Amino acid sequence: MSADPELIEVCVTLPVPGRYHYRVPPHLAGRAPVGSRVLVRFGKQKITGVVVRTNTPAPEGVKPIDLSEVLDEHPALSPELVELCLWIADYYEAPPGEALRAALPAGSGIKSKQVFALTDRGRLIADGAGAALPAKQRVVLARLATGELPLAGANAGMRRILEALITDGLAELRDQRANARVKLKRERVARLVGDVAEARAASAKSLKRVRVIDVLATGAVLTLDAIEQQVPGAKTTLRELAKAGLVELFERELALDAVETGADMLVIAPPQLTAEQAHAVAEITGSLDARPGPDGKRPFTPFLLHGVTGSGKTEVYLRVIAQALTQGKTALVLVPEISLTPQLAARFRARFGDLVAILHSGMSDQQRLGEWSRLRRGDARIAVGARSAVFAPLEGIGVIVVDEEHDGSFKQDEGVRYHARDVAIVRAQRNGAVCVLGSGTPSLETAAHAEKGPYRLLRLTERPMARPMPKVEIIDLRTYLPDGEGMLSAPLRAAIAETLAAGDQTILFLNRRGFATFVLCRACGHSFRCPNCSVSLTYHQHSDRLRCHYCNHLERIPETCPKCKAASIERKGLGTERVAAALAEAFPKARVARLDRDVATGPKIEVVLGRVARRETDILVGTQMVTKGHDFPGVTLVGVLCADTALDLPDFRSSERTFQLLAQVAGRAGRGDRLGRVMIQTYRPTEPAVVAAAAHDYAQFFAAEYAARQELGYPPHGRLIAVRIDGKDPHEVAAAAQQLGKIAQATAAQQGGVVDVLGPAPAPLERLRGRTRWQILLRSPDRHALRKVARSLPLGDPSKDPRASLDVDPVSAL
DNA sequence: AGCACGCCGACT
DNA sequence: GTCGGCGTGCTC
Repeated sequence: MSADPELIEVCVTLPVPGRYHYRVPPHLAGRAPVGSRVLVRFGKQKITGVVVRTNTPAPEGVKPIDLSEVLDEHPALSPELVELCLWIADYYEAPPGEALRAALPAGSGIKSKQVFALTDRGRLIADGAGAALPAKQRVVLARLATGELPLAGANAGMRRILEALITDGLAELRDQRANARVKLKRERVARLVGDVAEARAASAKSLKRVRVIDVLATGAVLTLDAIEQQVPGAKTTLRELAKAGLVELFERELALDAVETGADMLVIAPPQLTAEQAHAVAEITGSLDARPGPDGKRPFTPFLLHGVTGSGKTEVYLRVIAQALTQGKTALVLVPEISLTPQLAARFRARFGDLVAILHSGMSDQQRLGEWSRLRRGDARIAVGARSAVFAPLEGIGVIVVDEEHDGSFKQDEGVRYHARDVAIVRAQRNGAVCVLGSGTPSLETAAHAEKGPYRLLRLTERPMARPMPKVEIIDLRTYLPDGEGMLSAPLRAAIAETLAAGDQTILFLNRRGFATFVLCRACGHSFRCPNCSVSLTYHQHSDRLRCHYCNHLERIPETCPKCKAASIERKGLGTERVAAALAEAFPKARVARLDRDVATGPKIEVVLGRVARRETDILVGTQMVTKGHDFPGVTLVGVLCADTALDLPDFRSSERTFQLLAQVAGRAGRGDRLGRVMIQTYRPTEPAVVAAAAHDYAQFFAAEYAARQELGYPPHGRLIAVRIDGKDPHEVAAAAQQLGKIAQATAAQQGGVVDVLGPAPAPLERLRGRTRWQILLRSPDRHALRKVARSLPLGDPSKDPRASLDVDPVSAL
């Protein structure tokens, strides 16, 4: 029998690469299993860490110390999630503690720092100025009397004096909690212990006891408050019953009903499935039932459910999840943040009630923690949420759904740069769960896997109400010159007029990005750009100011051009504001509304859309947000004012984005009983993304784009790791980037030329929020060689300026 | 992240 | 001579 203390491995929630060993002191023995949060002394401070291994020997030369506290009654993370986080840390080149922190519910970290404080004796002496102390010590003592002094806030000279005070027993260094943890409220609950009849018999002489037992007769766990409401005075009675051993009283974390969904008002009967839906459900549930093969493993084949918005993907998810639940399994559903609407939540709640937990970034820490706890306890068995919900604390996962899998918002773009869709696939595989990726416009990577294996493709081609796809016309702006500021070509103008005459509605889409309203000098062409972000400033009519849409910089417009001094500054360009003004002029009787981030934030969006739904608006002009998730039967014309803007973004995915955007827009029209009409204005009418979107032909787009990517070695043919360098000083950033570029070139050469090093080059948005950004793109079909090159780079401290970091599988180059 | 250690400029 | 700047490296 060994008396050696238990040793554990801990990852601290700091950007440090390693794992650290600690001893479990005897009084905590067995209370720090894998996944527990622990408070450990790390250098001079105490910080939260997560136990990732138990009973591991410490490496040579390491002297483990005792951990300070165990923070969880039950481990915060399951061993499965711990392993998943370690995989993420490895794959995305992130510190393990950071990956683990991403999986922990918000606000759960604890930190402490060391502070100098007065001892009791010190306070006495400080109060009565009596003691014969050296002047300096007296000053410092007086300072401490006003409050604690952080260790970090004391300079060397000060410290020497403080040390003298400590030696004299007047001051001490003590730990101070730096932040409070979000805690769940607890509630007192009761449950019947044995058989109802027995309990009732044993309490027959007290009417009150019997009534209380009747309330608990279903075996449910009820709060004392709830029982008290039904039986006044029940709390005392319950205590007696507990003493008699008939009732169990305990505390549990308060289950917060986090999201008001209005589910009660919206009871949806499961609709009849179309043949395609039924086939998809059968295929997927068949895979759910699959038994492990002879090697003990189950075949893992993700499904691509390819169907446009409105083709009934959600119903397929619901059926598959229902099936998983009957097998005692749980389910995880990831959706883009923007799709996580109350309507979607309501749809799940209507089908599965309280078994659904919603995880949304718009919720308070309390609410999220409440939903998180319901999942961990098993009270909720379906997690629906955005990106970070991929870490939902579910046991026994049967299905993982990623809806709109192509959506860029699944990629975390700071900190641990994980891609929730890819993590979801890994999590599904590790749990033997079925993985369903849904999209109407799949990412090229996913489509390639479906086309060439190993994914299985399931198509939903019919629109549920058998509505035909709208007719799409491409308008060549080289032929039909638009009027200057309104961007309305003659055909579009005519179409709007016809639509108005028919009493129908129009939506006009303007890709704001890269085509904002701007102010320029007619004489010399000088345009105004943001001093911080190097993007054109946007003109705001109502305030007559220029604003940067990245950093919010605001400036006045000068009378004369700062470059040529001519008094010929002209307000010109394209914004929803300008288009709306042009429309008002062209169609004075039409009711025109705008929808973009300037006019509408949060609830105001719903107000604007509500008016459209009630047909109080004839023409809606808007940015991105008009393209998603709304269904207006009165809208029969959708116009894209300039398709080229998305194409011109300097990014290898710009074609894919353009297609997705246009396809989505094209799906907006004709969702009512009439045939819709879509007009796409463009200067490049032969661009494959535009042509294919107009033809509603994903296959055509895929073929063209797949070939184009192949030629250049971009995903899915090659893999990418971006090295991002940013800092305040443009020269230093450029120099650091060049330096890293050289090293990357050298290691790439050692790898035998399988890794391409692109750049270093300034990022397309070279200045953003006052920082200069450069990047190097590493590209290779050989994942291991790629990693090797990336790992060879001395990135240094993330807190340094300039700093450099890796982005594995980058989604955007902007 | 902190904090210590360590090596170069302006001050009691 | 010392105080104090922040560059580099470590924390079980």
